[in-house]
Amino acid sequence: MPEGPSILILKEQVQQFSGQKIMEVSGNAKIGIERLHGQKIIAFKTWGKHFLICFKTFTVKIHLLMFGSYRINERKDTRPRLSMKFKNGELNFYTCSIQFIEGPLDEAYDWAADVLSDAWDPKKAKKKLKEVPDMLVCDALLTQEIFAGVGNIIKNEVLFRIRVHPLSTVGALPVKQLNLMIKEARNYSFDFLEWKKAFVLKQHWLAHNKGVCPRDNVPFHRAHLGKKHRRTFFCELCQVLYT
DNA sequence: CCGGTTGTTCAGCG
DNA sequence: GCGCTGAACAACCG
Repeated sequence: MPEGPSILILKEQVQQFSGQKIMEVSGNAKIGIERLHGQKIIAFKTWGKHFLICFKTFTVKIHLLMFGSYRINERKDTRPRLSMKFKNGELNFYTCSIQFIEGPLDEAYDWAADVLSDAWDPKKAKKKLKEVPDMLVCDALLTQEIFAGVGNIIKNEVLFRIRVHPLSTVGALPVKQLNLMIKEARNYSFDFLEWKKAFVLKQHWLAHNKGVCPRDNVPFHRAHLGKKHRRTFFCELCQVLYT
């Protein structure tokens, strides 16, 4: 489910509950969700992969991690972690991380780091990247403080698009490639969003889960790279290594 | 049916 | 007490 664009889709799908009062709350979350009973939802927001349910004085932060899921006006067979019932329907979350954030959200989040946000600030991303010159680009793209919302698929596709080898270091990237990486992190995220909405995301993958480079027609290398050890697909011919 | 994974947290170590 | 690393967790797909 869960790279940033998928969470944005979730936000769009639940708008029917914005402004609604929670009539019933249940679930196996261990953090006192009874607190939500009778509360009115002020707004739904997202920050990268975080799904945020905003109330007057606090916020519920939901992270779907790898295996989380949700249902709108439907139920799965398993127990929900959080279930909220409204006059006009219900919203159920399964196997996810749920936390409270107290106080103003603006104090908790750097909105400029969210690649899908109107507040996204490429200059700020560049500044943060300059501070970690030794970091591998395959790790940098997955760093949520810099590229909130980017996940493993987006990482692989961005690096392929800009022809940069995943083991390149941030500090060794020529300015042109550095700027491209920042630009494509956002660009591809919006492509991901549109393709996902149209149920055609997978057929647009050029590198992720692919066997052969479409540019050079040679087998992709695949390895678990970087400190994050995430599966990486790359072409040794067209993706340039900068170190 | 088993292996792999669109992600994060935290215990344990040096 | 820090920063880093690997294990643990989870459920669905192919």
